[in-house]
Amino acid sequence: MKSEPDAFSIDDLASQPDQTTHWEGVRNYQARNYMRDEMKIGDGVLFYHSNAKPLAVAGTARVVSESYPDPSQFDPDSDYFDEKATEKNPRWQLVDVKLVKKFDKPVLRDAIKNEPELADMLLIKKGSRLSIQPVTAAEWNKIHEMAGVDPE
DNA sequence: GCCAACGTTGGC
DNA sequence: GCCAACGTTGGC
Repeated sequence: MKSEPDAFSIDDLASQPDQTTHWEGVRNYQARNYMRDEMKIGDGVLFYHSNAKPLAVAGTARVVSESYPDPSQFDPDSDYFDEKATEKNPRWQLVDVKLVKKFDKPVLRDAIKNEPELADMLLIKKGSRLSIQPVTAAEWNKIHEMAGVDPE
C-alpha cells in the first residue's frame, strides 16, 4: 500500500490509537477492488512511501478488518467526498490496517530496482501507479531479507 | 518542475 | 460504445 508521507507516513500510523488506521481516500476502482475482494484479515502489507525522499518500503502492517464502506465518501467536508455515493449504495470500500513494524532501514526503491529477484515487482514497473498492489510471497520474503527483518 | 502513463468524464 | 479532453499520479 502506497502513501505519501506528507499526507500519512508510517510514523503517523505508529502514532494512531492502537497503531491502526482506516485506509481512507482510495478513489481508484482497481485499488478498491483489491481491498474489497482480495485483502483478508491477517494479510501482510508493505507500507510504501511514494512521492517522498527517500522512496522506500518503510515497514509493514497487517489487515485487521474486513472491507467496509469508506465513511469519508459521505462527508461533504472531506477531500474524499463523493456526491454520487450514498449510504445505501456506497462506492468506496476500505480496510483497517495496523502497524506491524517500521523498518530500521527502509528498503529503498533504488535497491529494489537493483535486485534481480524483484525485477517483476509491480511497484517498479513503468507506469504502475496503482496505490494498492498485490505482492507475491517471494517478494514479501525478499523485502524482509533486505530489511534485515524476519518475515512473520 | 516536467511529463509519461493512466483513469475518468462527457459529448456524440 | 467510442474517444478526445482533461485530471491525477508519481518517478525523475
